Amino acid sequence: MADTEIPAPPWQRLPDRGSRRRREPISREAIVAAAIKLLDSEGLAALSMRRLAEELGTGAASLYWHVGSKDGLLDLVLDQIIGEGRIPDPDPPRWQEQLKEVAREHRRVSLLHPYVVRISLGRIPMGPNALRYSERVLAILRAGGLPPRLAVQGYLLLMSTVNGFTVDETGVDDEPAGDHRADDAAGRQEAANMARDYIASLPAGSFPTMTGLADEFAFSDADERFDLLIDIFADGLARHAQGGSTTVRS
Amino acid sequence: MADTEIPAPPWQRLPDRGSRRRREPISREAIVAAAIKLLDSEGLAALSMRRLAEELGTGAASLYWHVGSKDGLLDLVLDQIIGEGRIPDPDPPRWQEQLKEVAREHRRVSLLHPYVVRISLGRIPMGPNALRYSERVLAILRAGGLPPRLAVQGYLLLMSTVNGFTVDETGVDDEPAGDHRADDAAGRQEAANMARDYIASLPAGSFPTMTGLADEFAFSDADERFDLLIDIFADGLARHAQGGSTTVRS
DNA sequence: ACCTGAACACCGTTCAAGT
DNA sequence: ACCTGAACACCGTTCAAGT
Repeated sequence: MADTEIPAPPWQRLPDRGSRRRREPISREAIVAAAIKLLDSEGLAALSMRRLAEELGTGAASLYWHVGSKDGLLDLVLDQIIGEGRIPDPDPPRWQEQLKEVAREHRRVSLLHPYVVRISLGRIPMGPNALRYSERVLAILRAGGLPPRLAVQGYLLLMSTVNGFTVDETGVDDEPAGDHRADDAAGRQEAANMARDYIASLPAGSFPTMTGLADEFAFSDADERFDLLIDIFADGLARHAQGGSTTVRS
Repeated sequence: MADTEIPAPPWQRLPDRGSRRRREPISREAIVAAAIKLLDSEGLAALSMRRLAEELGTGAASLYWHVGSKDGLLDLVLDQIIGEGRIPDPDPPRWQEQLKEVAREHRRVSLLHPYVVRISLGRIPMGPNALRYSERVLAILRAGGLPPRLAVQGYLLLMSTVNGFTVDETGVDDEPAGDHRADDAAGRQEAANMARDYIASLPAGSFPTMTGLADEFAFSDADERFDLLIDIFADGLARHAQGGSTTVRS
């Protein structure tokens, strides 16, 4: 949590100021906490500097002294949420299973804060929590025997792959996280049904494959699809690790 | 190109109007073309309804009659660009290689219009070009022998995986596409070098793995990483297709 | 059937001025 | 060292009114 011993990377969009203790109203920490609270409850579109300031009982201009810009604030928000992820200690023979655990944990946190994937797009997370996170994931891959380059590339690819998945999963709705899983699942199923009906209604002459597969588009179990994804990824990476980049016979 | 025979999906954010032929100033097609031109030359941030209208010699309000909303416009832009992708006819024994070709082509188009990945986030592409695209990709997977569900799931996962990769690749800079590949590559390498130096400077006691891998972070050949990704993905999917979801021995 | 100007309700950020 | 009000230069969208 304490970012005292790690110097900020040179490209961080933050003003660096000395101390920051103060009585109550605002501090960098309080601003980040309020931003996350607002994001969790009202979604990404609700976060504006003006609205956030209002929530804190100040004017928008006051925030700029602490966080530099909205972009700088989002850097801090992202790092804070990355800090929620729990990564196990390396257990070498189980490295593939642990890699899947990392992926599942990443997805879990992303679904808890559905806006976070979109914040992370185009941002290279290099805050203190992100660094600790990377350290622990890379330790698992190295312990599993992956050579240096493959460990780093595999790590980067795992993150982008999981993000690519969750961005679709959280994509359409900009609503807050909420415990209304039922609503969400129902709405998702309804959308899938609409897609199926629409696909089924296409002219079969031009869309023979699609119309034949229409029913499969109604089946949209994200959990199952995610399991498939990390199976594919972990298997593929492990095969690569043993030099087996051979094409599987068909 | 002609979207006449395919009815629009019910959730499309567009006003449906009768004919649209007119002399010159604006039409749906002209608006979309102007939007893509603006996006290509000045990037996603430059596209506003007001700015686009100015480019077309009208006021912003005039655009709304044709495209309904900015969101509707982005739907059209996305479908137009998806239409640029070329998908080969199925060649069953080569399905894995063809799958990789699809991935490479998708990435190629995405890099040609670096903003398009971010437009596609949270959007389920269901325009006429997207449908034709899906039809052709799914035909390849079915011809390769994948069962219906695995074909659909594999297709969806491939798209999200490639998008996850390219969103990182195009992420930080919101600049236009441009032929200044050299600049881009140079800037990218410089950023990678900064990351390496920063990582190398971390306390080795807390970051033993990261500091040891610092040099690998400077190596950021996106092409090589992408090839690794689609190898992993295609291999993993093929193994799954033959029921081989077994964990690779370590 | 199409286009328009003007307005509504917002944005992020800056900056001189305060304490 | 921190906070403020007011301003600058923007947004997407609506709507009554025009032709």
